[in-house]
Amino acid sequence: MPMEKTFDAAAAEQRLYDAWEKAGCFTAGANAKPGADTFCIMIPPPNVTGSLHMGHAFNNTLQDILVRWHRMRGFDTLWQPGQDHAGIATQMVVERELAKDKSNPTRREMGREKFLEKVWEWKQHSGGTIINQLKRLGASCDWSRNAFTMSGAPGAPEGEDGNFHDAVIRVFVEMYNKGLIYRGKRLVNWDPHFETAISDLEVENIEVAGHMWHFKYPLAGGETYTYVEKDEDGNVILEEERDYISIATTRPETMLGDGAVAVHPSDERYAPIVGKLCEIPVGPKEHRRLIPIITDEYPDPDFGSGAVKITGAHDFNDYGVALRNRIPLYVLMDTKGHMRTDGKPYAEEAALARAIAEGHQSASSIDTTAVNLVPEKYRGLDRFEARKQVIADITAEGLAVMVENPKAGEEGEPDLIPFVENKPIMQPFGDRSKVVIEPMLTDQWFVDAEAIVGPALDAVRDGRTQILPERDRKVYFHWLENIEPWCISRQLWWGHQIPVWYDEDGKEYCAATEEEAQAMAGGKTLTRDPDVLDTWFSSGLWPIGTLGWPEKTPELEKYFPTDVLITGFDIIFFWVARMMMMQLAVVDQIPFHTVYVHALVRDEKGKKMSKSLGNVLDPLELIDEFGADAIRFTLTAMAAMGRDLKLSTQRIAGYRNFGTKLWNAARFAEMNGVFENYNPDGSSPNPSETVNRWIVGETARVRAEVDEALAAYRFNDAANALYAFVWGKVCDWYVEFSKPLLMDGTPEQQAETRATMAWVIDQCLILLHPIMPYITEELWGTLGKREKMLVHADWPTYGAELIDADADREMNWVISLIEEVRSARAQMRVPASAQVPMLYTELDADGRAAWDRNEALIKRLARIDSLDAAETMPKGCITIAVEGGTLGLPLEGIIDVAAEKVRLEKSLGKLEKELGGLQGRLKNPKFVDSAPEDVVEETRELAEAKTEEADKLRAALARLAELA
RNA sequence: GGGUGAUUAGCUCAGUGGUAGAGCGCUUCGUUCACAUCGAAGAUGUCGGGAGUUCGAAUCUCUCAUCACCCA
Repeated sequence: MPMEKTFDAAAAEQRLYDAWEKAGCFTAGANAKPGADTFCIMIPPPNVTGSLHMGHAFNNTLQDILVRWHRMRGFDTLWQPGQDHAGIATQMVVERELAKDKSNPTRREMGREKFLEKVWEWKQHSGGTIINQLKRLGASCDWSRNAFTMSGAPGAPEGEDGNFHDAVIRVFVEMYNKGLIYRGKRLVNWDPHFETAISDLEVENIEVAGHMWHFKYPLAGGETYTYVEKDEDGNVILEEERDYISIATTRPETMLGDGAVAVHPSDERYAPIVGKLCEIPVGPKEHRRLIPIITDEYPDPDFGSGAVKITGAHDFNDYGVALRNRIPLYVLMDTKGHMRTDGKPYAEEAALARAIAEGHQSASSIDTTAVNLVPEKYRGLDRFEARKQVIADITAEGLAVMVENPKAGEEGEPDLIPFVENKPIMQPFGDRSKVVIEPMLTDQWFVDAEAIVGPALDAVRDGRTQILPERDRKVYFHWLENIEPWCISRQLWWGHQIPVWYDEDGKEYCAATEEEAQAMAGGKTLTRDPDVLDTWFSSGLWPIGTLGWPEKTPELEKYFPTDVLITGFDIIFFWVARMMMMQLAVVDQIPFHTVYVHALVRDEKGKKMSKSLGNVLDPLELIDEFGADAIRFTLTAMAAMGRDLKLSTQRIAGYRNFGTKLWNAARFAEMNGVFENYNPDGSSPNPSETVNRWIVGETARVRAEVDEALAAYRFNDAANALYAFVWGKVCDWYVEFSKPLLMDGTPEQQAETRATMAWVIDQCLILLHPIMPYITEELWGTLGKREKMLVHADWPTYGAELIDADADREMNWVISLIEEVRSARAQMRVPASAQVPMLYTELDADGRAAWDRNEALIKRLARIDSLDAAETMPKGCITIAVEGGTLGLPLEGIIDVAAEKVRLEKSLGKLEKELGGLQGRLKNPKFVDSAPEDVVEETRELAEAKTEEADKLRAALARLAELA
């Protein structure tokens, strides 16, 4: 049965993947040679809630290429797959599922234990989506080892057992005991939607249209001072008596929690009032709070009024100022971002705050964060509603800074209006919840990252771990050198619960189990810390955790440290840096020797793909349309290190066509009996026909190129080298060259050519397999009987010894002759179907020999019917100048002499331009003296060849002129 | 504000000091037995601007411009 004209990816992919899996082709160590080195890649675990997007497709294609390449080379290979439990995302998904049915209890109504049961149910039912999608892509992971960052957690159902929970808890306890983990009240990013702390990496700072309000903070006791403003040259431009200090803010609702007003120590404008008290212009008049005017380096004198209100509990910069200057921290909001309703009446709380401000009460003796300074009228309001009311109240009282109304004079317009600047401000948003993040003072657990960062920095500095592209080292260094304490607690339920218990007195007991904690606590009643650990804390242990640590498993022994990590640039901080720190802190070894950081896949216009823009290309849809191989090849060919990919379907179609081209070359071979009686023994052919010798050498070249490219993680170079070889060499030339031999050759020539072509096509399949696994495996199986599937075929090692320089030279001569003839014919409008005679006036021995050996294929491809010697070229002849010869197509009557003249002049013009450059260099003594010898020699040879060719063209032109 | 990168054919991009390239698109021609998801031929470049180093610069240095991303 003849082969189909195209590869039916949709029909074959599933079948082939199943066959690989069924045969255990992907299991750790499959196809390993005895005593082989190991090669291990850890998949960056996708979220359990995730589904395959282009970034995954790209990332996993690159991993699969490396893995398949090493497996075929006989390494003991493991590609370790798994998923991340994704705390917030998963909890969000399950809560949303529950909410779909109104009769369901909410998470809180359900309670922690019940809810977690629901999460596990969801995980078992829907958590495998991305795994199946990765399989469609062709990812050759060892799925039997699929890992999960929550495996083995209490309450995990059957089938979810494993060591990960133990590993996480053990690391926490060890780090706690070493003092590397501590609990403390710190300002953290708080997500009011999910009511949990999040890390600063989970915050997106987005520029939004905002406002800057300007308010007057009256000086206490009606004091006044002379406010003087000067220009750059020191000339006074404004001088007035003031009884207030002007403050600009983008968040007026936080004024209620101000602890001070700060100015820069060098700011002369406010020097007279530093140390005095001023009044916060909001809240019941009888309880106006007084706060001190202090100096600090933080305020920028040139920004706004130069004076900054300090709200230590609700702003990161202010927090620093407050700590430096012992300014009390007043918390204004609850976990939902509403103004607090707890605590004592405002009058009492304000009195306490006033006592602190006036120095009658020590701030350190009480917990100021418990003091609720929200006046009754604002209590319970949403933070944004509170803002509106605060602004209205201050303005009504006349304490807003006023400016001239541009519309003054118009009907109903006042002369002055409050000074409100419209300006873009950077606002923090939760990357999951999309709500405005609130800096909040809360009790959280932290890793003392600074204490463990050293080894992670050293490992990259001294090259034990290499980051590619190299410039991303800087990103890594910059982040680690400025590392902040890592907040690892989350106020969620889905995750590893923190293994710390408290007794009635609040004393902490950190232990792996409740029994151990209980033993430590004696008979006291313990309650466990309700918080869970940041997901990245557990995924930070991914390399050792997936291999079975803390057990000393054979896999851990064998595959750790792993080899390469392939990941997106966006999680260098999230994950790469943390894995480096954690592995070095826990087992004192680097987790991998190479980190390949890749860029983003964008749409064809260069926009980031996003659901809201609607420009998302779904890899699964693309696989349906073009086949997985085409997607993979496209991503690979575009994977220039460190550059974003702009993906267009047109490009994918092009590489789908490339697959078809390969398919049809194989089909040609099959139709010509190339694979009949084909019994490869693993050796390379040693044919005698020049054409065959030539293609064997070209194959050896591309094999070396591919290996070199992959070894250097230059995936695009590997893909492009293969594309150029398979299409440009094998299909365009070799298949055509083979036709006369296969069809009209002697039995020996036929046999040799069949054997060579079978070998060449096999090499194409082998070399392409890591990038295009499906079509190559299908052809491998279709073309011949095989001992092993292609996925386990031996990767070749042959090299330059297969290159025959004479065959190379000869075939390149033949190719250029054919190209010259074709070009001349096309330009002179010789009908493509016309068989024409050819003459030569000179042809050296090499040329003569080349012609003789390749006559049949030259005639066929250039559509020539004879070659004869001539004394001179006849009238009306197209001249073909090649190395070592002048040939011509006598076409009197068919061609136009004038057109031939134009054609020759054009070629000559091009040649002369090139010659000008070459000879200019050669005439320059400095070039000859200082350039490397081989460069000079090369230039000289090139100049000679070009001169020779130009002479031939000139001679031809002269003849044309005589005739005319 | 700090950092990083980009600027090469109409488009998307390779190209680490020695003859400016690929794919797509475009034009013309072509159904001869692998392939029209094809073949043949062709056109298109002040390599962002300027200066410098060098025998020689798309490539190294400086500078300017524009754009992008990351961090504050």
